[in-house]
Amino acid sequence: MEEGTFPAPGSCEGTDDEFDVMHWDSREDCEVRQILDRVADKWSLLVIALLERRTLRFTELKREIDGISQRMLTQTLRHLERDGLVRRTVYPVVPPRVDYDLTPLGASLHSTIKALVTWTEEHQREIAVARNRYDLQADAAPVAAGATA
Amino acid sequence: MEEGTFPAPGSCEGTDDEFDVMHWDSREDCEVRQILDRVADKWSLLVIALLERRTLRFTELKREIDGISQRMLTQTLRHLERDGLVRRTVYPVVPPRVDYDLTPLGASLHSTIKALVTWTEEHQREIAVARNRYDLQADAAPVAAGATA
DNA sequence: CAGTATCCCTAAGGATACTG
DNA sequence: CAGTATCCTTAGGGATACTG
Repeated sequence: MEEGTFPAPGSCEGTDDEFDVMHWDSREDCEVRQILDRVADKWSLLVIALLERRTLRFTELKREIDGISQRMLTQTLRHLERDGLVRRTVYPVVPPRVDYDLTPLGASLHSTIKALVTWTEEHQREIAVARNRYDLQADAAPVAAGATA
Repeated sequence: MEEGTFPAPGSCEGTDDEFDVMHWDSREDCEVRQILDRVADKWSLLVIALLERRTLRFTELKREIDGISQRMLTQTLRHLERDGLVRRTVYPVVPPRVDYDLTPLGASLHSTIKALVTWTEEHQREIAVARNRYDLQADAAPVAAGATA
């Protein structure tokens, strides 16, 4: 086991609700920031997305997620399990069988993540266009850019 | 400039829409995966959140986001600008002034990101509880866990 | 099958110094 | 002020080998 998990919780929940959102940005060690990082993690996103409505075994997840190593998959699953987002069920059979599925908490996160994915899918064209424009003008204009008023 | 930006675009947009979502997970070099990574990035999240409804200057952003280095802030802003999410406005004044704000595209992403942040805020208690439970039982049970049916 | 343990290497990213 | 350039450390994460 490696696992360097935070010894200092550093709570910053009930600071003040003057700003409905936007207060979570200051404290670096803030718990919300930390959870956000975990949840917005590359592999976590994929795992949660895949576990919607279907239970998957370790190998199935590994097969589905192109490019993930078993090391990262294990680590990601452990994190998600620890956070109560994913349930791990071990069957004590002779060829080991372990099932993974979303907890209600994980399922509630899923819709949010799906929204993010959907946004990305819907706007990938625009982003591609923006990138092309940016790259071209950056290439063409080594000096003088922006509001040349 | 460092910037290692992908020479191979690797499109995977119009593959098939049998699965409304859930097809974006396989191709590792998929553009959606790449955009998702950028958008779900730790610092990007914070920058976009902060730029809601207010225009900020470089130093203001740096001050607001605790723990970010100028290197990372610059890099993040450049990426977001390139993706068409953030607009950068340079005023050719003697003490340089550069303003950052969201483009319409960036603004459209903001609501999605806000949803993610809100989810995190709303469920941080549950996650904390889950973590405690996990840590305690993992500590207490070095052997035999899960469905001991 | 479902992991754990090790090794190892790349790249993310902080600190610092310099510039238009 | 708003960066850029350089250095350097750390840790994220792949590859491989071993185990219950």
